[in-house]
Amino acid sequence: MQTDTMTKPIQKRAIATREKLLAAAKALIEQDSFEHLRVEDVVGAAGVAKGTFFAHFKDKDALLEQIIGARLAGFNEAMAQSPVPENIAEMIARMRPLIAFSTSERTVFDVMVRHSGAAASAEIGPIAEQFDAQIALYSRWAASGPFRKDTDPELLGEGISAFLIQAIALTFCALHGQQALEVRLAGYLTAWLLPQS
Amino acid sequence: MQTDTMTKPIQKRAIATREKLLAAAKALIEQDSFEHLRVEDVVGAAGVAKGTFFAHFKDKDALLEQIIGARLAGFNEAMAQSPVPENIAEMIARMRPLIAFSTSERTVFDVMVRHSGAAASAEIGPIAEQFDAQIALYSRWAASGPFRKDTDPELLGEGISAFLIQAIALTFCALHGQQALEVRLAGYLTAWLLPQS
DNA sequence: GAATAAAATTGACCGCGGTCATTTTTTTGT
DNA sequence: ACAAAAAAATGACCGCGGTCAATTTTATTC
Repeated sequence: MQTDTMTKPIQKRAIATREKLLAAAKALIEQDSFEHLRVEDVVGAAGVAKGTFFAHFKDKDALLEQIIGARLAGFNEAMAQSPVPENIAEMIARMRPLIAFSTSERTVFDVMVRHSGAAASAEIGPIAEQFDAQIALYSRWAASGPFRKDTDPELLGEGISAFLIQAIALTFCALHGQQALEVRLAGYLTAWLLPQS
Repeated sequence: MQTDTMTKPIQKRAIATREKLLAAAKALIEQDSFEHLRVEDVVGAAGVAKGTFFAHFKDKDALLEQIIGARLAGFNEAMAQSPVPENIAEMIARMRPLIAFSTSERTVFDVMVRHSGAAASAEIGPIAEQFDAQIALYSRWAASGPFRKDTDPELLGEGISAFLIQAIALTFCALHGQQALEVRLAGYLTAWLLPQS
């Protein structure tokens, strides 16, 4: 029928509008929070009609996915550029910004888990993409350093991700704070990554 | 001020209404699905006004939490009564009904993760309660059988839970089916529970 | 058993996400 | 340069979760 790149012509006006919506949303989130973000406020700040929003984003979640995915990409890049951790404490130190963001708001974490698995192979979302990138990075970390060598690094990477999510999820339990999170995560990763004694 | 049991008198009419709401909701879910459940349909089937619903349940999620929590309790009981698994294949076989339910609908899984961490220690919800019970059960499983002895069983139990959630989450990725889930979970649990070779 | 207080129920109403037929703007063909 | 087609934007409208002042039912007191 048609090639991939010519499926639908897009006018520059449209991408400008999309940028306005994203910028307005980011500003509102910075002023207040993800939780209190309203589509009506976004379109108001962007100076467009409500219907326009949904011509650019399938739903409100799709907007949040873009914004949160971009943030995750930033953390991933920083982690990828910092030196490979030589022990578990260093590993957790590298993750600290990511953890801080993930625990900053319940809404953020909810959106993240909701989109962590890809919807489909062809149409993989930005958050799922960053989760994949994270696992690849963790796999590289696990493959070097003083960690166990009896298991496929890819599998170890997936495990690190699973434990990170588990530790974060328990944070939203009123009892456990950020301090407890790192201690807990250290316990998981020690048992998961270190050779058995 | 007052004892725990006398904080507020409850009439039997009220608990009857609550039962009607729960029964109506369960029937509607059985006929259709969790996803399509509407509060208006529930109150219609129960023969009460909309406001009554929210006098009995904080929000729609609270109703789902009750129903899903009860289902989880059933699975937990069955698992607790069946013999302790002697290897990972048996362990996964024990989990099969729980897995089937958790993957039956996206909505079910979403509600589960959303409530898996307790909201507060005093006011622990039914789903969080069942997660705790599950982890306790997994800990007992991990403590016996051919599994690693170098790590606190409680920690191993938490890990089993984390891997189960991770495996289920990846199921909702279009590519991976139920078959792939069990294979994936077996890989996680082998690396997590077995002594390193 | 009438009066009073408390508990339970009611339904009109609101907030907000999402839809869609219609209108406005841009591109394309000749 | 004009007309026809495609793309983008519009805003009235809907669905559904959730609220609350008002009403009805039940328990209590004399």
